[in-house]
Amino acid sequence: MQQEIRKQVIKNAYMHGGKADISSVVGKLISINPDAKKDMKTLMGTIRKYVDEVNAMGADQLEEIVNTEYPDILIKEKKEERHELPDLPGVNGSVVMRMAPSPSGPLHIGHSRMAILNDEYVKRYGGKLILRIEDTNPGNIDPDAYTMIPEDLKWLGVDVTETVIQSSRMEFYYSEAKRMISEGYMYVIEENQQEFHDLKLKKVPVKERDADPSVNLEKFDKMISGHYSEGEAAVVMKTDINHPNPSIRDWIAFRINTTEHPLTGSKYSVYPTMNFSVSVDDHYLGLTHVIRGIDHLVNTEKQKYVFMYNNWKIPEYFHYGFITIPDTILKTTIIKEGIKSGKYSGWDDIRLGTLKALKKRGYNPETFRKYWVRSGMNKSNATFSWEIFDSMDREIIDYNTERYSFVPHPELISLQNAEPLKSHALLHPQRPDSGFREYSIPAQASVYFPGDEIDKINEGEVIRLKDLCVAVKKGNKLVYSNIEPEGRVKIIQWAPENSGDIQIFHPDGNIDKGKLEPLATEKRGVVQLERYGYVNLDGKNGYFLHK
RNA sequence: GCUCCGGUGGUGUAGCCAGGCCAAGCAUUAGGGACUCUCAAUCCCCCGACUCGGGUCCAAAUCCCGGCCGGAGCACCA
Repeated sequence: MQQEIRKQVIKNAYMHGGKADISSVVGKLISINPDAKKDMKTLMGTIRKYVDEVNAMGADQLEEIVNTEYPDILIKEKKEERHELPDLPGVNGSVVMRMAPSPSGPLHIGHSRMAILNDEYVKRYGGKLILRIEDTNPGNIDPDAYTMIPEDLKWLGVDVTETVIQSSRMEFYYSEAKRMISEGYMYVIEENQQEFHDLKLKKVPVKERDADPSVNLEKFDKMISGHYSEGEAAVVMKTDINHPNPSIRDWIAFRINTTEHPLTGSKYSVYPTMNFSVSVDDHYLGLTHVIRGIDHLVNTEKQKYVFMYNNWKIPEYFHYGFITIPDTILKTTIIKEGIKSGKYSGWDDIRLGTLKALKKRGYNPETFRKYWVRSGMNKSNATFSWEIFDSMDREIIDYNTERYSFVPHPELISLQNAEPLKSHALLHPQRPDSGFREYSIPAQASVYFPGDEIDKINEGEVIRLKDLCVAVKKGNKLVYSNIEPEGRVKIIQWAPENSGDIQIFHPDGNIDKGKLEPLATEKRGVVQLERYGYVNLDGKNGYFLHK
């Protein structure tokens, strides 16, 4: 133990400018030998003795001791860290989890967090991932969403085990409601929304709250049969009328909405609220764990009353924090209006933050998984980083992405080469055996060159046309040179004279027009256009992915 | 206004429940270098942080008290 103390003091001093610190050394020693805690006085005394001794040494003496007695201090260890989601508590063999969107439109990048976190755990533990479409507000449904949402999930690599559509379960919700009304947990009100809200604020119960259940049952039957109009009656779940949070005091469980439903038409007009249908479904579908955003934190508290009244086992709940996604259009209403007005071409317009748009730009679906696993499920509010996201995407795609040449703002330049030239360029610099591109350039030919780069080259300056030849600037021109330059010179891409036109659309709305080398004309999918960036090619259009 | 959740390098996070192995780890951006016929990829280097004050303790990013800052909910939307 004395030897270990001495070693740690010397190590600490060596790594911190020759001065050891008692606190740091004691911490290290206790981690090595926790029993030493029992006699702190002695330990402190011993350490202080060695610290004083070592701190009085000169740098030479300290280094001498390290080199002769403790050379392993010099070995630097790099710590590695694996990025995984933490284990879930309360797992009993397998899990049942869910993804529960409202069908107002397709998924966007924010939704992908919930989808992937839930999917990751089902993949880890086994069990079920339930896609539950929560379409109990007929006024806010896009019929196309019923197919767009499963498509988006499939693209993300999320494996849905079972799909449930809430509008197909109304009779079941009604029978659950009747049971809970007759058991005294729910009641029917005839006050309007404002009156009910005001009473709650004052902690005053509605007069029907304690009526005989048979009275409330009768009123519920009248609601279902269409006796009331919108706003004239609603079903309420009893909670605690004196709860410190006013929104938790007796919440609405069913309301009347006579809008036609895209799937059920006008068959129903009494719809459950989210807090009722979610509670009932979570129980009967056997949910074990629920992961969702922090905006649902209060809803979790409300829903627990349903579980408590029915003696149902409560799932484990996790809420992740609010995340701001900068420079990204996500709001469904804004997008819909834009599509209608012609501003956006559709849900996959690359200026949007929908998954369809990000897919069109060429993002790899694995990037989403990697980003959200790395972010985890902590409750902090955060800002999404496109920089980190793009870096992850590059890491995933680069090795398999072929290189081609694109010339933005092209100008034809005459090289004045006396002899024909031949270019030879690899499809991938790290994989030379994966192929190459070659072009023959006849004598006295012209090639396309980026117009805005010419002015950046000085008179007499020598450059390389990448994989083709050396050229020198004379006047306003670039002329072929057969003199190999010394040292490094600028390397700039070009394209042959028979290259075709292409437009490259950027997510900020800018469009670059230029020439794409002929061997890329039939290429589809993500490529790297050298010195320009990664682009998803689609005929005469390309969609800019990232640099 | 009421209720709740947070705050760790520019950004995103690990660590916090169970004080010591953290004079804080990892990633990414910025900056520098190597390699290099790409403004790419890869490798190396560098820079930079526990919201503030107090308490407890040999020892606090971690526990306790108070302030400050940020966010969410308060719909008969989800």
